[in-house]
Amino acid sequence: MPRGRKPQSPDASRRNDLLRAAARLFVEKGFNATTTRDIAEAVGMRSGSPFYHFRSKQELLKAAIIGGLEAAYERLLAATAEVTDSTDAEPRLRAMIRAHLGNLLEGECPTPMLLGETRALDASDKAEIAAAFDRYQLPWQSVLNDLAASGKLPSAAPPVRLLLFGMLNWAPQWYRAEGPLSLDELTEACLALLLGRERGDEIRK
Amino acid sequence: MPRGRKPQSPDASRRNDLLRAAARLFVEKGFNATTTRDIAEAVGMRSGSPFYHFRSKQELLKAAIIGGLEAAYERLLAATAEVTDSTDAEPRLRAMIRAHLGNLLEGECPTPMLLGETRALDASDKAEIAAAFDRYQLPWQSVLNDLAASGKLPSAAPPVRLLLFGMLNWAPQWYRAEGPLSLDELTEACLALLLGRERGDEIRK
DNA sequence: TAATTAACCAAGCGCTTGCTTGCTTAATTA
DNA sequence: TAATTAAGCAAGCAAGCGCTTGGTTAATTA
Repeated sequence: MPRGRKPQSPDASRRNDLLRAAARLFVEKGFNATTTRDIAEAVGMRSGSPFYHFRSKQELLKAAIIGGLEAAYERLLAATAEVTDSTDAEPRLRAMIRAHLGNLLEGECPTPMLLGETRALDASDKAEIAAAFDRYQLPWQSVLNDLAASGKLPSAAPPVRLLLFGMLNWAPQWYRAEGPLSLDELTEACLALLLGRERGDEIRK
Repeated sequence: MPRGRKPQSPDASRRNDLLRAAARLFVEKGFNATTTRDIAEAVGMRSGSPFYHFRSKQELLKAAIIGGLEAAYERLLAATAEVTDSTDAEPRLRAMIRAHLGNLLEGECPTPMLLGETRALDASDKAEIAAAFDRYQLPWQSVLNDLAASGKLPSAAPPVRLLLFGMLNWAPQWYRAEGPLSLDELTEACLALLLGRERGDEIRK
């Protein structure tokens, strides 16, 4: 257990350790039910040491949410970049849904689940997080617009995007990885519901 | 402020006062962020008095959730009972969605928002609540089955119901009563998304 | 009228919480 | 080699927490 400085300031790895552990615990037990001692213990520190890296527990939450949203955003862009057919918006939406569900349910990045915990933060922090989340929503509105323009979606009004996010973000409440439904199948179920297409057998589980 | 017994045991009104106040505060600030002193003060009691009516804070949460689910269930049934056309499942679904959104967003009964707080309860309490919630879901699965049978819905597999609940239960995260969207319009937007129908102008907000 | 009881209040106990303070150690720099 | 600094530890403080205990009061019952 080296105690001095190892990296002069390369990646601030212990700080990131704290962020990852805090995000995991916050998702698992909620913000208020997670103690700073829990977080410290999760990375092998003593109870007061996290406050060397973060001024307060709230700052830890804020940093975890914003960092997580940025990571999720980049995964989203990476997933759409792999879609070759840019003339059709449907495969792009499929890739985005799949990436989002992956972030939520299998990745290390279930940050949208923490959006409800912003209650614990003050107004300015909330605003900062809302801005980051707005940015995350832009590509979604864009793909919905394309789908509506090509007639595959009856409407791309804002409630559609918000209802879609509801479908997806509520999934952690009920989805179990051990269950009969794979994430690919769930993705297809969402698409079928949105685009009103028949997709019978594969989601009859 | 009478201190003795007033009603011999008619409705246990102070107990209900506590339940209502607790439910409201739990929804507002979350279970852990709500102190038993908050609840006591909300009904004009001193800090220790709620424990005359409830053995623990957890018991308060459990009773609030189960009571709320039962109230929501009866409102759901009452709303469907008013639908005269029983040959078509679509108006029934519309009434259910409207009633559910009313419970969530305008009523005194936003209990589904508390389902996430069951983390704070032990396994047996969780199971009891899950049973009450299962019962709430039965009419939904039934109406979805009818819609699928009449060809209005491509599939009524379980994920469809869960995705629908996600759409609805996520709404408290973003819906504002002061906003441009009425609950009736939101209901139509949900229906349009589910049934894939064109419903252009009215939800373009 | 006397005994009982439902429904509280006043006070506080033991514990946990977020956070602070002062010190220590190992790596870096001069 | 000497000074500096990043990164932590050990200890603990003040506030707040859920909950208990013993008494009090007004309505009910016998």
